[in-house]
Amino acid sequence: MTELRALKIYNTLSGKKEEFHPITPGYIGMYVCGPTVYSDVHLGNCRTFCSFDTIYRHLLHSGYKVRYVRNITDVGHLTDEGEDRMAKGAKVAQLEPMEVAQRYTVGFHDMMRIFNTLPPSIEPRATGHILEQIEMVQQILDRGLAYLSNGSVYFDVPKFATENEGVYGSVSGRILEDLYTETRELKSQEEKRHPADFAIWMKARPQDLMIWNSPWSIGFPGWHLECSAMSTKYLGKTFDIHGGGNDLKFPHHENEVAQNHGACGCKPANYWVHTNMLLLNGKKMSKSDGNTISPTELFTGNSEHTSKAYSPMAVRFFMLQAHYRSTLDITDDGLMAAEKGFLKIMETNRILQSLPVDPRDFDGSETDTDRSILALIQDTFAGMDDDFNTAISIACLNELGSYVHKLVNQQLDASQISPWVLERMKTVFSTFIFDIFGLKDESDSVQDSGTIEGLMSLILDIRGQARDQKDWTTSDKIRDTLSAVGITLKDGKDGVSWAKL
RNA sequence: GGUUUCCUGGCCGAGUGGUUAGGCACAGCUCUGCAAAAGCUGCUACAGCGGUUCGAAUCCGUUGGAAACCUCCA
Repeated sequence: MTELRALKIYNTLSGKKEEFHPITPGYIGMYVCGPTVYSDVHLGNCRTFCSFDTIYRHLLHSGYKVRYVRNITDVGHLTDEGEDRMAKGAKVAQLEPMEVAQRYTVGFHDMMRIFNTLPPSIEPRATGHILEQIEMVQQILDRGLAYLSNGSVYFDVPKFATENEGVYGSVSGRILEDLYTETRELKSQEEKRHPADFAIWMKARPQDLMIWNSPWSIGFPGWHLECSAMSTKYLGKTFDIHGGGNDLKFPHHENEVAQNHGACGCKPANYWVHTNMLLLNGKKMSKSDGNTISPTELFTGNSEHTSKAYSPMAVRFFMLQAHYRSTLDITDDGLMAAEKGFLKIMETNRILQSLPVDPRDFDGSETDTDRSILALIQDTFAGMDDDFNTAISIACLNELGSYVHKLVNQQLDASQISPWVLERMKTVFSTFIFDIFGLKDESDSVQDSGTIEGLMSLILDIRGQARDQKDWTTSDKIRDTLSAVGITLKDGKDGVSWAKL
């Protein structure tokens, strides 16, 4: 195993960046709350999962063996009307609940693939773990931290808070006393002893479709329970990292901690990582209030919010330019700038990878330029090691890129960069762009196409002849026409190159 | 109402008690048949007001503005 660098992670529990120490050296268990599959994913969901994908990739690249668990919520999520979301979707579409879940699960996976995220190690479904959840309810009951009320089982928050001082509220910072002031009328309020209590098993009503038998009633598990049960099953009672969007801090994550404590007597995760929201028009993007833009609308340009289409990787790069803990406001200008930045860094990488490396003279001696480059490389890693600061690492790559361009333009003598340093630059560049940031070269499919390569070489040959004869009319016509179909020509010192934008 | 966070140059966005973030845009120059690309240079900011400090955009207080959570949400 490679030597592990020091890694800092911002832990919601402490409100600080902490040095990361896994429970088992070299191994990491990470659980991330996945989507509820009752409609198409929106961009906000994508940002969270792209953020955790980058985190996952960086942990992997740092040499850890990571078990990354991300669930699919396909039951138990209540709407405002107290109706199960799967069942609601089903009634509208005249489909079986599991058919709805299946359809949107497939859609979700497609989108994750488009964003080039790595699949998690395990992707458990809530409906596949009903037994585990019933078992956990029983454990909590056995410890006297839940009570039965009219066939439903409620978690006794005040009792738990009293017996485990400082635990309830450790994620969200919420104080139990504040929860008394809640005035909201809930359907099942009268069944609860305290407003902060929450259902871990719900007795079914006649309209509920997704129901299971249990020792207490025919019903279904509470929403918060699935994550507790599945994280325990696959990662153990206490694991390393628990992640999710920061809108899940309360009540979801707070209650999750309570349930795990209630069932096992210990905390579920050492580090809680929360990603911030994607904003549209300065407001949180949200399905329920309609303030959304779908990934597809973005990719096709078919949206009132954008002036053009943006490729998936341009969007991913846009996200990478901001820190995962900051809100990110999606704007046309921002996307446009990101798109250009993305194309430029990919182009820089292509140039860098094509630079010849002198195979001799790998003696390890350093020039001043070498030292500057090596320091930059170190900063690039340091950025990601400091709470996954993608923005810093990108800035460093851009600075490294400047050396590449100077070299190509012969503003920097090739002898100033030792072969082994150039080799290292190549590795670092592609490692970050492809392996850690999860970007891919979207022009690859075009560049690699033999047909187009052949055509282009013919066209450039003809244009070259025209230029030799100073026939600028023909030369410019070719360039302009190609430009119109999205191919840009560059007349460099060493011949003509082209790129599809 | 309660809890928390944020306010950076034309735009997007990092960051730290004293030193250039980076990208995009813009202007000039170099290169070029002209462009493009690339390089160089310029534009150099930290909401307002107080305080702590030798020194604060960075710490504290306060005013103003925004957001998130408190209810399903990534």
